[in-house]
Amino acid sequence: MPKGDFLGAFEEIVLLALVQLGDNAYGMTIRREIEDRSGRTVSIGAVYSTLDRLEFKGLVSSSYSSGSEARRGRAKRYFKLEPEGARSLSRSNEILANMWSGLEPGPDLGKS
Amino acid sequence: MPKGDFLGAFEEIVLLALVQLGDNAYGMTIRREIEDRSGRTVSIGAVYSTLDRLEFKGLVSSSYSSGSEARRGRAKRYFKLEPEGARSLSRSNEILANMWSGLEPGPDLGKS
DNA sequence: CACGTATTTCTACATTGTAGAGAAATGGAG
DNA sequence: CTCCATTTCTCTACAATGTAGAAATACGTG
Repeated sequence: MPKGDFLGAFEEIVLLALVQLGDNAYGMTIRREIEDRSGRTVSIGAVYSTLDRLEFKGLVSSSYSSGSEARRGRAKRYFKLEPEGARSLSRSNEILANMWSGLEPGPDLGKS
Repeated sequence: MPKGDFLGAFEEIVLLALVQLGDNAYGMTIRREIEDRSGRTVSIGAVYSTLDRLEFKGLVSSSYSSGSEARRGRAKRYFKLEPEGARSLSRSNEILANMWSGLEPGPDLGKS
């Protein structure tokens, strides 16, 4: 059996937020997307260190906005899902599905 | 927004293996269940330390087999999902569903 | 050039993930 | 009773991921 590293729980969430945002994915929007969908607060630092690690592992890539955006503030750093990242997501999803297989997701688990 | 700690990726997997096994869930079978369903190897140490932590957090409970089992070896330590654990699982599942919402799980993600 | 604003970077620490060697408990053999 | 094979659990140690927040950076405006 392969070693096949899982994604961490938060890594998966960040990756998915990124996909949802399409080409408007950068630190701030990713943070907000996660907060909206998960219903919990997330610090900006948590988001970036996770993104950095994902980039290091080749699951995402990033580039700074070059275009002429007439606005204040520092340049945005856009993130993009790499093929390897998409594979990780599918695999993760599949494993979870296998683990859940045959169970009801409701609050009535563990009825032996 | 609440702080609402997520389950770790492996914690969730262990919890689910436990549910799948019903009342035959102890270290060795849990390990095997995970290997079978996830397709990767898992060390026995990984399983136990995760179970210990889950027990400490009140998501599972454990007890040693008392019954008269005519067999060799040390007593088995059975694990059981606690209500709190079931809640964690549901919540985890729900968050993931929210994050995936609207996306195709296939290998054709990130097509912006 | 001083200022407010939007966003990122950096640092530090807590929690979770992971492995494997070794200890413990128990029935069977002699 | 003592030794042995077997089964399962315990312990220790370290790597990877999760998490927060303060500080730094860059830009347009007045």
